Amino acid sequence: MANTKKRSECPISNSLEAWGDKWSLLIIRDLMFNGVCTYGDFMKSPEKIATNILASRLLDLEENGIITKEIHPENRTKFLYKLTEKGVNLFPLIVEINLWAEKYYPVPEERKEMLEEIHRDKEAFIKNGMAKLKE
Amino acid sequence: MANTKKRSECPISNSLEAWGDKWSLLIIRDLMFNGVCTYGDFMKSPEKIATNILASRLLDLEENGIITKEIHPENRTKFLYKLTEKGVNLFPLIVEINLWAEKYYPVPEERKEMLEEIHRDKEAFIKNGMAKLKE
DNA sequence: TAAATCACTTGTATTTTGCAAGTGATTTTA
DNA sequence: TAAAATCACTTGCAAAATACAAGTGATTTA
Repeated sequence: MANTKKRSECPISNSLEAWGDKWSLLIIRDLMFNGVCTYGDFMKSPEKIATNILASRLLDLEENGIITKEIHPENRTKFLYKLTEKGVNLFPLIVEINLWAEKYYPVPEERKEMLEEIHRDKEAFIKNGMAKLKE
Repeated sequence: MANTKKRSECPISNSLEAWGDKWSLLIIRDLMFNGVCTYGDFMKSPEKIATNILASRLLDLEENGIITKEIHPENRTKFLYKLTEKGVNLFPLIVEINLWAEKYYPVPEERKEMLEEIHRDKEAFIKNGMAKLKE
């Protein structure tokens, strides 16, 4: 994925080359909404990503400037993955996915409050959410 | 892709099962912005999708209720693919992809006007764009 | 009636994914 | 201080998905 050359000049196509596969977007979701930021935590997500795929996707996302990897301040055997600004800028997109999904799939209990908040004031939710991630 | 079972209850994961692969989103892009609606037209897109993959993705999207297939009114050898309401509702999402991409990739000449329009009044652009597609 | 158009399908090689079992660096436990 | 545990991966292999090239069969135009 990381070494695929541009298929076209289309902005959508180029974006999809960077993060447009299932696993990448689930990793981004975990970083954005679930406070997940270590390899072991990603592995615990319910979708059960394979270890080699996770390693490969983390590397791709890092090479594409969407996440960074640094040593965990509390445990030198762990690494801390974080969204870059480029990654955080995907926030509005992920919000739209949630809004679309709300129409066609049951909303799990733990996401209901978030969706209510979005409906109350989408702009504010996005602004605050992104600000928090950029801290 | 069509026959994959739910990996989890997550709205994002479920959405990605329906349209979250590169080719599906490029097909949706063509239907939304490029006035492309026949098999032969999809084949002409610059990303060069393979014929069997195109056939398989069109079927998946149809099974997922995102597009419909009908006989072309002017030529009975052709079929006309259209976005359903469910498909049209992906419009805001695709707009966000364009906005993100604008930050990180060069914008092709033919997309510049659209982006200007979005920046002038995003809500209006989305509302009008969706209304046109639902006609 | 023959050639062209259109939307696919089929066959096969290549690539990617998924699964299970390591590995090696640190870190805690005995 | 040696042994076990934790953590982030890598490796090997089978299965699935993709890419490419070459059909096929139903209309439709010449």
